This record gives sequence, structure tokens and C-alpha cells, in this order.
Amino acid sequence: MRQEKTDLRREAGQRTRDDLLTAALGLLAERGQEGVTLREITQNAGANVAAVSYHFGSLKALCEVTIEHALERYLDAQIRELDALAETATLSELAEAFARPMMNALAAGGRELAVMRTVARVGIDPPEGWERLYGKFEQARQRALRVLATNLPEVDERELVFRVRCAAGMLNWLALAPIGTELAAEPADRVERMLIPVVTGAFRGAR
Amino acid sequence: MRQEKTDLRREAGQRTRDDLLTAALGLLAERGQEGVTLREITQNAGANVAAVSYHFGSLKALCEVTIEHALERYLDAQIRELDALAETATLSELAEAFARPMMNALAAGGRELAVMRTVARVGIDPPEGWERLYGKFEQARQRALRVLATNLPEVDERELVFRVRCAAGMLNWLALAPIGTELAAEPADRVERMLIPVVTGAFRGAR
DNA sequence: GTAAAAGTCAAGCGACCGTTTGACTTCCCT
DNA sequence: AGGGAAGTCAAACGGTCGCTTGACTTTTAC
Repeated sequence: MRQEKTDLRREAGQRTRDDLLTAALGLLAERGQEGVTLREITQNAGANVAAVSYHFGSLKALCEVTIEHALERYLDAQIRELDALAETATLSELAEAFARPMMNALAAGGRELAVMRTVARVGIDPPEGWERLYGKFEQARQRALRVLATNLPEVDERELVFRVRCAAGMLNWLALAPIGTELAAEPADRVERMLIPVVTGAFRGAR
Repeated sequence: MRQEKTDLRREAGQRTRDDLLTAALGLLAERGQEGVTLREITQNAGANVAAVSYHFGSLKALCEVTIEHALERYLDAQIRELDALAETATLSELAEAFARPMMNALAAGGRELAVMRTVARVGIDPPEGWERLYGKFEQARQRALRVLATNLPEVDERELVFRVRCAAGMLNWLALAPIGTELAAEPADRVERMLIPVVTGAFRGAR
């Protein structure tokens, strides 16, 4: 009983913290780091303005924690998909694994899509502390590069790196641009049937 | 003589106006609409803060004029490229024409790249008055779609629209992300040799 | 020559920003 | 029972924001 009370009390503080993170994620996805204000976050979270300083130290720190959470979640999911690939995977299978986390988010919409939007913005305006996740970032890229090199042994590696970055950028764009919200209204399998060939084609290249 | 003086004087007012537009373009390209401040623009332009209200009415109006200029310039260039295509153009030729304005800007860097960055941001945060250019936007898309449909008669038109949007998004991403600045340091023909196959592949699709 | 028009400028307006403060409540520990 | 830690809150801080004002200079028009 006393322990229950402890947990309940701790939940009160934790709840405010989580509400702030959720509100920050939504606004960061919508407007980016420059367009977010402390008062709007706290209002959406139903909290006092001082709560941000109390729980995170500053607005910037809250944004960094939020972005880092989103980025780590995305990279973990993508690495998981890529690691599940066979050594002999085709370009189409690579494209599917590479795009899977983004496709799932596009199909789910809501908070999942907000995570992706926030992640995509990192590629344009990198926040300060993001170097901490650079390792995971490189891990995903290297895994994709291996499969790519197996399928396209005649293509220069620098070009393969470029294609991975192009494909990643295209997926990020889908999350950020209005087309992302449009796709969220489509059946998931239809989105997949449209998107996979494009990513595969970008990987393969064509003259 | 009096006419010369008239012109010189008119240039004085026009010069401040142009300096404001240039400074606004640079900052809009760098930080986007939300991250731009009146005082930073006027400082970069060497003008007084009141100059913006005097010449444009408000900061928002200045931003809209700047963005519209950049967008119109981009669309005109792209439409020109696409209109120069033969009816029987290949996918690779289509890709080259489609990507030509962006590739030129990536090669030139500086102000040209700033124009592209500003244009690309329109796709994420559309400013208020951009509907005025929707016609040119559709014109470019329709022209690309025709060549695409000729080369890929077996593909559903909705899918072709999707591929055009993906390709455009990828190009926009190249302008916005750090990779854009990296490419600006490369030889132009090398960028072209890397980029065209990716765009072509995205157009063509692959299983 | 002279009055109107065009343009520039320093100063200041109210509004909103992120952050801090100190009082206050609630719960844990002994 | 009571000291203390955790958390919340209204209020206020200094600073920056976009924008306006009114004085001032320069150019234009007659």
C-alpha cells in the first residue's frame, strides 16, 4: 500500500514529463525547432510554463531530448529491418526493409508520423546533441551499402553512398511534405506497391 | 542630366529594396520562414528596420515576395527545360531536363542554391500566397507526366504522378540537406553523372 | 525657388519570448 | 507529529520581436 502510493506519486511527476514530451513531439513535427514556443508546448500538455525548466532545464533541452528519442526509435527500427535481410537479398527486398519504418508510420499517421517528421527535420536542421546517435546512423547506412554493393558490383562505392542518401532523403521528404498526410489516408498495401518500385529504382539506377 | 539624376535617385530606393530581398532570400534559405527576423534581415541588408515596412508593408509580405520570386524563377526554368524535350524523349532525357535547374544551382552554389533552398521549403511549409503560381506548378508536372506516360504506358497514371512527386521531393531534399552544400564542392559533371541515374531509376521504377 | 514626394533613421510602442522566483500543496520518511 | 523532498503554480523578470512614429534629408515637380 505504501509502495503503491509511492508509485502513484511518482507517476504524477512522470506524467507531466511525458505530456511535455508528447506535446513537444507534435509541435516539433509540425513547425520545426524554430517555430516551437515554450508556452504552446505547456498549454498543449496542460502544464505550467515552469514545468519545462523543472523537468528538462530549458526549452532547448526538452527539444533535444524529444528529437533524440524520435531519432533513436527510427534508427533502431530501420537497423532491425536491415539486419533481418539475408546476405543475398535483392534490391527490392533492400528497398522494402529500408523504407519499412517510414511506410509503417505513413500508414499509421498520428504520433508515428509525427516521429518521422521530427526525424526528417534532423536531416535539414541538425540539433546540437545528435552526434550521440551518429553510430547508429552509420550502422544503418553500412548495412544498406553491403546489400547494395552485392547487387551492383560494377558501381563505384561513392555512387552507392549517394544513392542511399537520395533514397533516405526521398523518404524524409514524404514524411515532411503534404504528400505524407495524403498517403496516410491510403490503404497501406497500396502505398507500399507505389513506393517500393521507386526506392528500388533509385537504388538500381538507370541510364 | 536631370534624367540621370532621376534614375540615380530612383536607384537609391530600389537598391535598398533589392538589398532587403537579397538578405531575405539568404536567411529564408538558411532558416526558413519561422526562423527569420526583421532585425537580422535589415542588418544584413544594411538598412533600417523601418525600411521593410516602408517598401513591403510587413515582414510577412517581404517573405512572400521573396519566396514567390524564387519559386517563379525555378518553375520557369524547369518548364523551359521540359518544353525543350522531344515528344519521344527517353526517361533519362526527361530526368536530365527535370533535374537541370536544381543541378545547375547545386553546381553554382551561393545565391542560386539559396533560391533552390527557399523553393524547396515551400514544399514543406507553403506560404500563404503561393496559389498564384499553382498553374506553373501544374504545367511542369503535366509536361513531365506526358513523357513519363509515353515511356511507361503500362503504369497507372496515379503511380506516375507519385513518381514525379517523389523525384521532385528528392531534388528538394538535395537542396535542403547538408548534402547539397557537399555537392556544390564537386565538379558539375560528376554530380550530373551520379544524380541522373537515380532520378531516371525513380521514374522507371524497378521490381 | 519652393512645396510636395520619396526615402532614411533613431527611438519607442505593446506583445510575446524563455526563464526565474517564492509561496504553496502533496507525499515520503522517521 | 513534523522535517524535507518533489512537484505545481501565478507572477514577474529582462530581452527580443514586428511595427509605428515623427523628425530629418534628399529628390522631384512646377
